[in-house]
This record gives sequence, structure tokens and C-alpha cells, in this order.
Amino acid sequence: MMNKNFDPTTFEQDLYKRWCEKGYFTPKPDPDKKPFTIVIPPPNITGQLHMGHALNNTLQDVIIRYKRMDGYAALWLPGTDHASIATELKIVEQIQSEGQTKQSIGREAFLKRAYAWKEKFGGRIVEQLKRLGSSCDWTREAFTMDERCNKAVREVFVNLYDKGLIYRGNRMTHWCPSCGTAISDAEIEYEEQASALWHIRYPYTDGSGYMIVATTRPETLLGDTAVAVNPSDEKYVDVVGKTMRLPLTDRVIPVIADDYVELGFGTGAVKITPAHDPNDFEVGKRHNLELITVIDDKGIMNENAGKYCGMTREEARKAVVEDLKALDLMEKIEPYTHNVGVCYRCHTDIEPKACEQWYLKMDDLAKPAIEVVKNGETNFIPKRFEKIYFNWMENIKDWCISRQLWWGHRIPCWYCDDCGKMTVAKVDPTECKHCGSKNIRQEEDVLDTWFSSALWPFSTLGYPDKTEDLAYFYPTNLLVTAYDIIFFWVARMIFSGIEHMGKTPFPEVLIHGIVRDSQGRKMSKSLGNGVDPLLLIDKYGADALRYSLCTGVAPGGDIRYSDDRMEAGRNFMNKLWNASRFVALNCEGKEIPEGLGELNAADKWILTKLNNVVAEVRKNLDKYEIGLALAKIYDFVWSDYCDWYIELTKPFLYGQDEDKKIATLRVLRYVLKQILKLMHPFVPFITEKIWTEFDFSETVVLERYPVYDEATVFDREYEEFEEVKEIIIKIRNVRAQMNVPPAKRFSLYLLTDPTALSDATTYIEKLAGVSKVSFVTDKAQAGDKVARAVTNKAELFIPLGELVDVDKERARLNKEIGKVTAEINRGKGMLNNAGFLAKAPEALVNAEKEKLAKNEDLLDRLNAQLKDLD
RNA sequence: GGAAGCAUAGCUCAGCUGGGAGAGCAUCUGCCUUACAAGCAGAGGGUCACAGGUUCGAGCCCUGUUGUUUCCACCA
Repeated sequence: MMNKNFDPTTFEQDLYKRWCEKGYFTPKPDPDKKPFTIVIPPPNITGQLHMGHALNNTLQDVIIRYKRMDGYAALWLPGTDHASIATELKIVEQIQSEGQTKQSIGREAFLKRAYAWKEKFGGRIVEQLKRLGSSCDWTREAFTMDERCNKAVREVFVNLYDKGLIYRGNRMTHWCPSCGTAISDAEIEYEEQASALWHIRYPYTDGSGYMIVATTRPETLLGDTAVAVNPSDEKYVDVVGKTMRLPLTDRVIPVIADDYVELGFGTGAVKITPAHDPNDFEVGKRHNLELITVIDDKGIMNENAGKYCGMTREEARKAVVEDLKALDLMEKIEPYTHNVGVCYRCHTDIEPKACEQWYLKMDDLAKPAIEVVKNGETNFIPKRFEKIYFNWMENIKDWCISRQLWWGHRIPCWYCDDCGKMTVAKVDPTECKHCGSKNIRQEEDVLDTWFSSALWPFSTLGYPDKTEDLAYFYPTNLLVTAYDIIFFWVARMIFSGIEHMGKTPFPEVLIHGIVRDSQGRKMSKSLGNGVDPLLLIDKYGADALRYSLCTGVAPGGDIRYSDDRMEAGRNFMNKLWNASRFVALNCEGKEIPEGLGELNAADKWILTKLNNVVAEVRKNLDKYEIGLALAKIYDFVWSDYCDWYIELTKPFLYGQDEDKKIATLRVLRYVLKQILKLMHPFVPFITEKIWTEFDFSETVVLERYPVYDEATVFDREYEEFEEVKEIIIKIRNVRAQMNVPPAKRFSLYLLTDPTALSDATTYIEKLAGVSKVSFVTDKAQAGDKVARAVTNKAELFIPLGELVDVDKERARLNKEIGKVTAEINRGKGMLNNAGFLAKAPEALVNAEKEKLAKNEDLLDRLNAQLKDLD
């Protein structure tokens, strides 16, 4: 027997364990079934489940559970990402707390610790995904640095290298002084910072005064090797070619002319620091300027910075400014706000740096990746994200894939100390392939984390081996992700899939938004406004959390967290729990045959409604309109099944007729069963719990998702019953308005055709508190002192004696008359419009005509009743 | 500088291919009715940002305006 109180904490975890033990989530390649595959966006091993994960995984789970129930070999392939930078930082921190450094313990010991860390903490997020109910196939769980993925990375790297798509190059890269590594274009974020524009005087060597140069980075002055002006700038036409003394140093630098300098901005003169600015680097190349590095890899001024050596960038800036002021070389300081590039991991200011890095050539990879989206082989949902994708792909630059870190895939390249050439190989070489020397050493750098994630849709399925899984499950069917990693991940998976598998990795990409706090702000650690989904699961249950994340969510849209949503979810679960308990209590001790028996009016009504909901929910789910689907289910379960149908069954359940009782229970139970199946993808725990309480079958997880069933659609009875509902609502309305005490029962006279309302009297008596329903053929039979109401097919008279308030009656009737009149006017307006009659679809015109006739009839009767009051 | 989204009830948001404005929460009234007070019944509340246009018909399509959020680029 079901517990009286709904308490999700008592059963969720046990159910999940059982699902896994039974292998429900582990599909086999099956030629008789169609595959449906989703690969999880692998969370970082350093990660803890946050609301973003919860949303992302809930959506995936809804879809994969639906597909599984719909007969697909549904595979949701889970795994984790080694998260190169994030993990390395954690390990470094740990080592430092023990008074050691990365270098002091060495690479091997470091990696040992990193693996140990992964073993210890990497499973945390996996356990958290399980708490959420994610129906992943854990037997196939992958890790971006497991044997399979390593092999794939190696294969791909070497293939790309052999094709000439991977190369080593010396150029400007983005350097994060805090992380101590190069990062890619995608890993930079821009932050608006309030700073200043310093106007500095650079004296000419010939003593003819000075030139004013504006900069946002005075500390890089120490690395200046020229000052540039626009060649057509009349202001400076005479000074090009002159030299100047670089302040604070002994160096002499030239004034050069270059188109890069924009006319009219600042002073028209730009200091050129080729070693510390990407644009200056290009200018320097054009003019053969020397590269003078003054800031080292840690962001500290080096020996080239003279007396500033040893200072941080920030300290040097202050000192340089003070010294310039002291020398009277500071013309002015303007407040200036501008965007500064920062590291997306640690938010440290990026230091542009010229150095050797590995790059992936993007031109040839981007083209087909653009093509598959253009021609519809891969579709973004919603479509507008394709524009963002194109914009990025069309302007893409070569991808810097090397990182100066230890935790990651070490680049499979060996340098020969004898001939100086490189050997790149799938199997670790023992000698240089060019000269045969044994004097080789492996590249120190590792690959960008995203290099391995880019291979995720096929590396996890066995690539490069030709496995059964790879043949059956690739390409995958759907990718579900937030819009913030379209560039990092989705784009790179697409070109990788095409390049290495010859096929786009997925035909559909479902993009969702991010979870914001109740005020609409992004949840972040620094704001401290994050909500811990695990605490919510403890408090409200995983199903309530899932409900709150699915409800009202449109593709691509953000959602805002609020406790109200959680409560709404919890309340809905409670409602389902109690409705099920109602059915269970009434079924107790009775033999109830499977399927349906004889059906009465209410039964036919709820079954018809159920079918309509089933059809619509399927339609929505097929389009991944999860929020819409859930809203329809919610409405059906709460309003139709609980508020109406359960109430309608009570007269029979509490009556004396055993046959009717059993027939009713069969419908109650049948519809409940369909509801559990319908809801299961959204709220798997509670539905499975109830399912097994009823012992419907071993599990609801593998049940067939409900289908529209013509045999249980009864359109005529449905319409009839809607009329009965209307009568009941009208009576309740009268009751409330006349302040009739709830316990007070009264008789009702109905002027209508009784044959059109089967079983109506029973329902009306029970649901509207009516003692006796009498059908009359003339309103005079109802007597005086009656409250009255009108429906489409009936007129209602309720003898309430002294309770009848004629003024209120009149007001209510007038209000209805107002509404109906407005409707009539609207209908007439349309039907008197020649354009409408000529151009609107015929069905619509006829429907409007019917409505008008109905409303005019209604109006007549309302007016007649109003007249009776006088 | 370029692009996109959003603007609907007091609040948070739905509204699918144009055809009678919806939900949840909040508010008001009455109810512990033997599944559920995490509930039941009833009620109030909207010029669908503004201005034009297309159409027989616009919350929905087009143009512009305002406000707002986000993405991309980044010139010292």
C-alpha cells in the first residue's frame, strides 16, 4: 500500500540502483530497432552539479526516455572531460599546499597525482547525475583520457599532421600569465575595464620638441621599438623618419608610417611594441622592427625592463606613470573605459605573446562544416543559432591547440637532437624517422582539452576501431547543449565528425538557455547566487526539480530559478501521488480485470480527452517542445483527471452497484496507467514508484509510450459531457454568488432535452450539491423564487426561496448578456464582411455561422430570463 | 562597430503553419466535502511596448521607434 505522505527521498535512490542493475539503460545494437543516440556534454571531472547541468541533463533524459519508450535502441552515452586547465590548477594548488611545486615533483609524479585525484573526485559529478535520474548507459561510460579516447586523439592528430593540417608556428598568441599557457581565440573573454589613456611625450633626438603618444598600457613603453603615424597624416608628414629618445630608457626609436594607424583617433601617433601587442607585432614585421620582450610568462617585468625588472605588470604601470610625471613627460591622463581580454578560466588579463605553438589549419575544415548546416544535414533548434554558428565558422582563424600544461594528451611529436627534425607517430617511436638517431625527446606540450572533446561523438563509440557500436550508433541523433559552448564544442565536433568519420556527427542540435537567478542574473560563484540542485533534490525531490526545469521552457530560452517553481513541481508530484493513492485505495481487495469494460458518459469523456492529449504530447515531443508537452500533461492530470474525472467516479465508487464500481475502477486505473507512461520521461521516479506499487509490470521504463487509440475516442459523448460540465459550473457559480452554504443542497429544474445528457443527473447531483434534478418542459414548472442560468443547450432553475437576490440575479444575467452580445457583434462583423466570406476558408465561415446562431439563441433565452425577473 | 533575442495579467512566463487573449504564483470570497489545505469551489485582473504597413482578419508577418538582454569584433 502506498504511503499516505509523498516523500521522494524514501524511494528515488533505490529505484535508480535497480534500473542500472537491470540494465534498462544499456541498449544493444539491434537490426530490428532504429538507434537513437545522444552523447552527453561531458562534465569536467572537477565539476559539481550546478543548475546548468541539471537543465541540460533533464532535457536529454526526457528525450532519451521518450525515445526508449517509443521503441528505439536508445543510447545515452555518458562520460567526463579531463578539463586540462581546471584540473591542473587543482593539482598545483594541492602540491603547493604541501610546500612543493609542479617542477619539483616532476611530470611523472604530477600525472600520478592527477590520476589519483581523478579517481577520487572525478566520480562525484557522475553520482550527482544519477541523483537527477539521468538514464545514461554507465556500462559505456567514457573519459576523455581513457584508453579509447587517447587512441582516437592520437589517430586524429597524426592524420591531421600527415595531411599538413596541423603545424607548428611562431606567431602572436594569447597567453594567460596565471595559467601559464597559451590559449585559443575562443578562450578569451572581453571585460569592460575603467582605465585611462595616458598621453606621453616622446622627445625627438634632434631637440626639436616632442611628439605626444597615447596608450592604455604605459608599462609596455619599455618594449617600444617605434612610433607609428598614418602616412597621409599631414600633421606628421615631416617627422616620419626622424628618431626619438624612448623615455625612461637609453634607446633611440624611429618614427614610421603605417596605414594601421587610424586618422583622427587619439593623437594620431601610436607607440609600437611588437612583443606585446598583436597589431604592433604585424606592424613590426612589416618594418623589420626588433622584438623586445619586457614581460615574462608569469606577468613579471624581465631584465629588459631595467629598473622595473621584477615588478608585476600592474606595479610597473604605476611606477612608469609616476616616473614619467616626475620627468614632466606626461602630457595628460584621460579617463578611458575599454574592453580588455581576459582568460575565460581565471579572468586574468591576457598577455599577447609571440611564441611557438601548434595550430590546426581551419580553412579546409570549416568549409564542409558550414556546408552541412547550410544544406540541412545538421539543423540547429532554434534555427537562429545557425547564424551565430556561421558567423564564427566563416571568420575562424587557425586553432591554437597546444597548451603549456602537463594534464592532458601529450602531443605525439618527438624532436631529434641530432638532425633537429620532428617525428610525429601513432606509436611512440624509439628513433628519429629521418636520421635514425635515438636522441629524441617528446614535445612537452599537451593538447587543448577541446581537441579531445571534439572527437566525443565517435571516440566514445570506439573510433578508430571499426566497432559494432560505432557502426550502429554513429552518427548520433541529437546533441543537447546550452548556447554558450556552440563555439568551443559543437562547431568543433561538426568539423571533426565530417573530417574523420565522413559524416556530420548529428542531424539535430537542440540549444537551450542558461539558468538565471530569481532576478535574472547569471548564476556565478563570484556573485554567490548559485542554487545547488542537490539541495533542491533533498528538499523537493528530483522529479520536482526536473518539473521546474522543464515547465515553461522554450528552445533556446533562458529560465529563471525561483522557489515558486520548485513548489509548483512538488505540489504536482503530490497531486499525482494522491490521485494514485485514491485509485489504489479503491482497488484494494478487488479483482479488477485488465483493460476497459462497459463505459459511461464520463468514462468516454476522459478517454477521448486522454487520446487528444497523447496525440498532442507526442507531436510536441517529436519537435522537442518539452515545456509545451509537459504543460498539456499537467493540465490533463490536474484539471481533467483529478478535478473532474475522479470526482465523477465517486458516485459509482461509493454506490451499491458492484458492476458499475468495477467498470469505473477499470477506467480509473487504465487512465492512470497511461498518465504514468506519459509522465515518465519527465518525472521518472514517482511514476516508476507508483507503477511498481500497482504492479502493472516490472518497470515503466521499458513500456510503450502511449499512442492515440481510435477505439477509445468518442466525439459525440465528449461534446455531450462538456455540456454537463457547463451546467455544473453554472450551478456552482450561482451557489457562490448567492452565498449558498456548501452543505445546503437544493433541487434543480432543467429545461432541456434529457436524452442528450446521459447520466447527467447523477453527476450534477454529486458535483454541484443538488439534491434532485428534474427535467421540465416549461419554466413555469420550476415555480417562483428561482435563481436561473443558461447554457448552450439548457436553462437552469434553482428554487432558493429567500436566498434569491433579484438584484444579483439581474446583474449576473446582464453580465452574461454583455459577453454574448459582444460575441454576436464580433461574429456578425466577420460574416457581414464580403472579403471574409470570399477569402476565408469555408470551414471557418461555417463555424462562425454556427457560433452566431448558437449565440443568438443563447441571447434570446438570457433576455427572456431577465424579463421574467421583472 | 556588427548581429540576434526579448517587450503579453501585480510577478514569472506559455501562446505551434495569422482566424474567439492562457497557465503557475500572488489577490479576493467561501470551504478541513472519507486521494490531496502541498487541497477544493468560485471571482477579479491585460489597448499583447509605441507608430506605421500587408491582410477579409495581426499578440503572431513587414518597416521604423523606444526600452532591455545577449553574442561577435575590438583602434592605440
